[in-house]
Amino acid sequence: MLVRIDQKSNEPLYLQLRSQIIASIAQGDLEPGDALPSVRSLASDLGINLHTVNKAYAVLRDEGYVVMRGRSGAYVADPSDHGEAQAEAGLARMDAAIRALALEFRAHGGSKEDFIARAAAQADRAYEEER
Amino acid sequence: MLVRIDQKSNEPLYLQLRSQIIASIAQGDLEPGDALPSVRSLASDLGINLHTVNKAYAVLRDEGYVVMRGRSGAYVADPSDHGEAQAEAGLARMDAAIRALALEFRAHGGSKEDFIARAAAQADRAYEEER
DNA sequence: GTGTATTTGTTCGTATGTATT
DNA sequence: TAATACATACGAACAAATACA
Repeated sequence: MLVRIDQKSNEPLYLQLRSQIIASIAQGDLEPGDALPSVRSLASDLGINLHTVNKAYAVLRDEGYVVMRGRSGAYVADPSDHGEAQAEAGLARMDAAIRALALEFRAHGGSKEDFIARAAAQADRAYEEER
Repeated sequence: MLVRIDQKSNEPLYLQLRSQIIASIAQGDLEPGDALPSVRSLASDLGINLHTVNKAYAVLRDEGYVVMRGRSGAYVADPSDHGEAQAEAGLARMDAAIRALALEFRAHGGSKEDFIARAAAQADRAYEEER
């Protein structure tokens, strides 16, 4: 699993880790059923504390991306297993985030068409297979 | 200026305030040159501490949305006055945020077309005049 | 089977920074 | 400025599980 974190970023480490794992799932680098590394091994690889990895796993579990099987470890969840309420909450959260970004873009003087084009361009990048 | 904040949200108050002021600028409720309320009056209106409002204003100043004129108060900046480097940094930040959202959407099993449609729908809402 | 060593996630405590009053 | 509450990140120790001679 390809993960790199920036110690001197303002974004919390566990959220960086969360985003990277979600990206790995999105791009097919991690598939449903795959086992995630143990918190200790991943923490060691990244040079961070095991609690930070554990917290990232916990939020991914809360969001339905992974399932924890006790000491057996964490596994990538099947998208069809994402709870209904969970999925809706996630979509609502994403909608709000996109709308906030669009408002920022407009406040900067950008046009609606430019924003949509920009979003489409980033979607293209997000939906590439590998890099 | 129409601003409402949610005391029991997990999002920090000063960031909520920042988003709402950006939204007001985006929707034309606040225009370049307009004076923002004093930190004291706005804090009083919202029932929060003046330091919290002051922090929101400071962030908006750092991002180029408003200019502070000492004791005269805070004023909405002209978009054309946004520094070049500042504007580019903002766009880069927004691109990264949109790409991260697209990756989340993909990890949930959503298609690229659906994501773009969703982004366009939120852009429509962000570019409405008033509500 | 038994005993030991290793690996695992969890619990508790601590230090530091941030948000808010 | 000072005080508070909370969030973030780390370290040490624990108990269940696994591996293996």
